[in-house]
Amino acid sequence: MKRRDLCVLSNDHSKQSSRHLQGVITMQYDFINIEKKWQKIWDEKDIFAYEGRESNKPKYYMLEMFPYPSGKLHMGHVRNYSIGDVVARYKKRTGHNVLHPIGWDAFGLPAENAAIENKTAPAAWTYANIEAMRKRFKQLGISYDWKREIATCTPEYYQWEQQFFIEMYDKGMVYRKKAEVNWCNDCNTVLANEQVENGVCWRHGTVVEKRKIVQWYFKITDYAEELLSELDNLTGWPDHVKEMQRNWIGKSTGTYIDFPIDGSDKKVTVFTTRPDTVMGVTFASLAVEHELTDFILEQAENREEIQEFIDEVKELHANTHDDDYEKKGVFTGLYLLHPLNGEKVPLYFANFVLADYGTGVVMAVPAHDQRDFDFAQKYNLPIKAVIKPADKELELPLKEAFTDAGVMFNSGEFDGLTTAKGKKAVTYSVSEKGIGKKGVNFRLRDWGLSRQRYWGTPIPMVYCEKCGIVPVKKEDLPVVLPEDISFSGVTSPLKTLESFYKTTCPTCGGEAKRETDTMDTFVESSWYHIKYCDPHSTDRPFNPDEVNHAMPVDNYIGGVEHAVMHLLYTRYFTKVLADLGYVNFREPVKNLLTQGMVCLESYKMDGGYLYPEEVEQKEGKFLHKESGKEVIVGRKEKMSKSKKNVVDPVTLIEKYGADTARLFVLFAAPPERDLEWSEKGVEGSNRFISRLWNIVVKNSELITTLAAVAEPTEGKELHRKTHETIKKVSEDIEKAHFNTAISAVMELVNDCYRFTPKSDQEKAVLAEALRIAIALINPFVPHITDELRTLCNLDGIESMQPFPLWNEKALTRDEITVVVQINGKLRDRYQVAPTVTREEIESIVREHDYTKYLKSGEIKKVIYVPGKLVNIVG
RNA sequence: GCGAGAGUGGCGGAAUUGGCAGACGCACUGGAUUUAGGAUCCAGCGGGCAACCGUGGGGGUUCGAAUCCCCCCUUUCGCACCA
Repeated sequence: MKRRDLCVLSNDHSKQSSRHLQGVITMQYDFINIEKKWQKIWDEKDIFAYEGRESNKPKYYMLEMFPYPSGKLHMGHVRNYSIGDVVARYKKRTGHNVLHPIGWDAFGLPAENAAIENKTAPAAWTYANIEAMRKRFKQLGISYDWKREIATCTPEYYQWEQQFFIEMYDKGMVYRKKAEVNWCNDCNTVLANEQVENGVCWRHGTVVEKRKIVQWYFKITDYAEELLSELDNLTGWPDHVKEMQRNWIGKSTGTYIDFPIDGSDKKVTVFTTRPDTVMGVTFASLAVEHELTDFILEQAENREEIQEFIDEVKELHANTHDDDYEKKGVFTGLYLLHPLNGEKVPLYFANFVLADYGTGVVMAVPAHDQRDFDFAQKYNLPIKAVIKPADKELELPLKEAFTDAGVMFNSGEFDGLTTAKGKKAVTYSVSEKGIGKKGVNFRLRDWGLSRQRYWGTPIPMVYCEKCGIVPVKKEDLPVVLPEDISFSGVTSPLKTLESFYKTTCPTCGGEAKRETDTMDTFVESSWYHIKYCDPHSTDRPFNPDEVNHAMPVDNYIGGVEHAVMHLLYTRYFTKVLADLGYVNFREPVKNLLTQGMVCLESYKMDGGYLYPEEVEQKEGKFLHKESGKEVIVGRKEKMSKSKKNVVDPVTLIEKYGADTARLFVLFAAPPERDLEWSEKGVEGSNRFISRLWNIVVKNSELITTLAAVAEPTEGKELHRKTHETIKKVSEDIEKAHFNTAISAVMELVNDCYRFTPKSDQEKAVLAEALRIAIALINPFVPHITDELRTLCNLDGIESMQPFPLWNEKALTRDEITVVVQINGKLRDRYQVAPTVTREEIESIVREHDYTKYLKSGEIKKVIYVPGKLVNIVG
């Protein structure tokens, strides 16, 4: 049993084993001190400082999603920030003015929970965590411009958010309403729609309750159209993220049609995406929350039955998150009049009609909508077919709804029109009559941002008995969140802290009460990347010139879990800031990379999870060490505490060094794919670093003294390989193919090992190859490469050197290999001059006897792909 | 159900304007060195004795397909009564 998982090791073990590693593999490679040394130098020389808009270099804004300061670094962080760092360092070395900032998404629930547990103040807890995490980030050697660090929980940050809120309020972009909301009992607060996944809280997995609460809303729906259409221009975003946003926004185009209520001067309006089915309407369905409900109850004969049904549906909506419940309804007692044929259409309450989508009333066409079909069957309502397939008749009676497009029939003047034409014709017809119009509906809802919590940005509003709801005056901002508190209760202390909520009205000066809800933390993360561009302005949110210069973010890296929530909010907020006149761009992120999760298999026994150290492998079986029972090896899943399959990066860094950790997470998988953790793989990465170290140390004299020969006559292959590698690595980093960039450098180093220089020129070629290898791998493993450069007595710091450029001439070959295929199968190869012509190749082909491979015994045709391949057909 | 990805050696993964399948790494095997090896260096490593066969399965286009087209299977993710 040789397997030694990192996570198996306690601290003691890990120290032991690094001693072991230093003593044996890495006698000369003392990563602990080397990494500390260079981190200190980078810090002191401030070499990763962004130069601002005055710089004449092209700007490059490299951003990784900022972390929540939990205090603990996890493997996902290592991956996320290592990816960003390679690009940032590469761009710096290719002559860019790189903005690569970091900060803390510092408001949020965990701080409150910790505070309740430990009876401390959330602020103190948060700042201590930030300290701890900053140390870890520095330990990873990420090239941040630390002077731009921000924490969203400081008034210096959130005051501007309060200012934006007030300006949005003044422009009618924020409003307050009482509505059914998603309530998480673990969060003890409301969640936005985006934060509910399949009926459960995105963070806790607890079932979300429905509650009716007064909340503040951002009118994100005003931007629905732009948020949707602009996706087409985001060519640097992965398609699946754009698709998820499209689905979330959920635009549907259709028609509004008025249906008068029989025997009343009232009417209801329906929204339909299938106006071509309008003549098939046999009833209509109403949401129980509809405004017409009171009117119906007033005059209904079966009032009790209706009330019972309404209660039942409300109960259902509040407590069921399974969408598969039976379609039920009750007759309202009202009839609508069909606007085109005058027929009486019974109006039903139905449990599946959503109050907040469309108009809350649906025209029911049972023949062409499955839900309506089910409903009609249950309540014996007529089913009238009006659309048939283009090429055949419908089989009647229908066994299920025919929902495809087709041709209209049974529809009077519209008969014979296709679905596409019929939609237009019906819409035209109702708008002519003034009883309908074309319209659009979105699935996207307004962003409910109130949180009934303490640790967040106070919403800067005041309630005055005389003047109503009044925004805080801008000159009175910030509304400071009192930090020096500790609490044990569940409710927000703001609600009981008189010194906070008691205030005077900004308008009349009389007694008034502050809003005690705070903002959703997604508000902070919607504009932090903008604040980074000018983090220290105190008289305004930021200098727009700096922001307009640095933005948009050229490359944004983070988890795909934010594809809808954060990335939609931040796009929205950017548009708002543009409309408030703060910035001159409307999309915040040019290129987006969503990185995969870090996964590891888990071990399960008797329904519980086991830590890897509790498991051993014998004869291909996994056994519980203590009991000897067989263990179930789980699927490779995202590392999580609950599955006990977490590897602690700090242990990893202490055992192998930051360079190894970085190299491994970049090498083991392409960034967008899930990464499978492998202790053996880590060792492999560590081995490469040692190999690089050893060969450079061995040849350090040559590297110091021998300048590269531009066009060597000896050692040409290694020279060519060197320049091919520069090209490959440069192109791969640009394409975010970090794993193949690393493998290219590994190849070069392998070639160096195999190369024994026999002349001065060959020595110079080897020296060049090694210098280049150091330079190319530096963005991945910056500490060891900075050390190696110094060790070779070369001037300057490797991390600051211009990235190598390849020499096109060095890539040319004296001889090329042309592959010979016969009927598509590889049979031979020719070594020929690169200038070889088709005629020359054909004559070489005819010099050979390939008859045994030829089906017909003779060459019928020769296909030549210049410089690559010749295929003989015959 | 709808939508978007993915499927390649024992494993992670290369190769995508169609042109040498399996780069690089892990594991494994052999050799060198060593008191020793869980270190290091060198070499081998898809299957098959071979002809040949091989990129989830089946068809197709093509001189040529992992790559393009059609059907199917498996799998991951997102959405899911949105009228």
